[in-house]
Amino acid sequence: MPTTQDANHWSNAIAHIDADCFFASCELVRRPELIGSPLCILSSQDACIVAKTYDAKAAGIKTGMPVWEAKKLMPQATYLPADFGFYGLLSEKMFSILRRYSPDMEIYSIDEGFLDLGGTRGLWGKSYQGIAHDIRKAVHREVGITVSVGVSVTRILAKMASEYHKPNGVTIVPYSMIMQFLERTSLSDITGIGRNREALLRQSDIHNPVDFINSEMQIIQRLLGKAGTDLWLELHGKSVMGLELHLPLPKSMARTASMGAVTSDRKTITSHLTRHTTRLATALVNKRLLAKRLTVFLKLKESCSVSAKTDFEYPTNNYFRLSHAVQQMMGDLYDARSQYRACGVIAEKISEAEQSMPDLFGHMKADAKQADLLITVDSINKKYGRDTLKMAEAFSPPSSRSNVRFIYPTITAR
DNA sequence: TCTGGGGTCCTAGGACCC
DNA sequence: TCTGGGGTCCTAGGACCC
Repeated sequence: MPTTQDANHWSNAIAHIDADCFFASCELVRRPELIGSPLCILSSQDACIVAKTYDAKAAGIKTGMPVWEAKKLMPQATYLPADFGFYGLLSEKMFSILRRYSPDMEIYSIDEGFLDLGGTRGLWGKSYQGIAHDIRKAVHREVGITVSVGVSVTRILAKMASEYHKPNGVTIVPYSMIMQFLERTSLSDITGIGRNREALLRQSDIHNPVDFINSEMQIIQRLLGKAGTDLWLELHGKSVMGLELHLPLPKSMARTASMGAVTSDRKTITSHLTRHTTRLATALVNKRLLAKRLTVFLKLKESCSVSAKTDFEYPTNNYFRLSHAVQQMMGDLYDARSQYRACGVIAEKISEAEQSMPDLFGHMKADAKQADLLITVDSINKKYGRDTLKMAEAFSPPSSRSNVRFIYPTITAR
């Protein structure tokens, strides 16, 4: 595959670093005895597969697949619940290594990131190929997991390149090799082309990335809008999707889950919502964020949903304020004749707590006090196990050890 | 066999204004 | 009564990603 170092278009290079089956690899770091046998990581309610090793993948297990189906395919595999706290620690370690290779880094997700290598090659006195291998080796040595690295002139090409030699591979696509590279890829390899867009393109006789870039940009614009023209430019080697170098404020934060079985019971639904509201408030407090809007949604059996929203007078992360709004909205939405399968709460219009003006009536002070309460509860739960302390009405997931509850506005202990 | 829980961005269309 | 043109803001929903 293209690995030649050439060309002077090469002054702006973007690297994409992607950990190989990250969650599974993390587990293998602390359970080396499992190395060599297939491993699947389960979602929070042990409902579906969120990650798997390559041998499990080869057996046909896919991310998102229900657990029972995976077990049918591979009864001998090991199935472990996800431990996102642990994965987060290894993730931080990985990014601290990546940052050595460029100050301009974007953390794209827990297991992948971009580096702007423009200008750093001179610094390192190495080819991009050499730098990519250095990164790969350093992460392996210091974190114990393998990553794949792609380097090219745009973000999309770098990401496609890292995917090309997986696992533990390096792929360099200089400007002059873009066409040869794209000839070896398919439409679905393009980040941003999902099932629907692929079908739409095929209807217009665009069947692969080469067809895609050889089409008129106006045609792509008509079919896919701005998303399409951005991809078209990026695949032509023209960088239009820059790196996000500082963490932006989240636009929204959600806590949602299916309820296991379909239910019409108001109390059951309320208990789930209470749990989500607690988790959401805790997340907001921990990240020192406030929300001005709160949305509640109930998903019906027939995969449609109803929702309601509340705008607060001022941004808040006060659990009791949030909870009160949730209760009201629940009252508006709930219909005893309907059957519900999932629910959730979403915080929107998010701002930073530090930057909000303390208001004349001391609301902020009151909010700060209850924030301390949530932080305390959260740290106790981290130390002694999930749901050691929880709101009295809150739903307990099956795996929860909680048997002590607290009544608003107090808290229960185990 | 609809099976998880997060997120983001874009677009069309309605409401409203001059 | 319908006739013009221009603009903004907001929202719901689609599409995609990890």
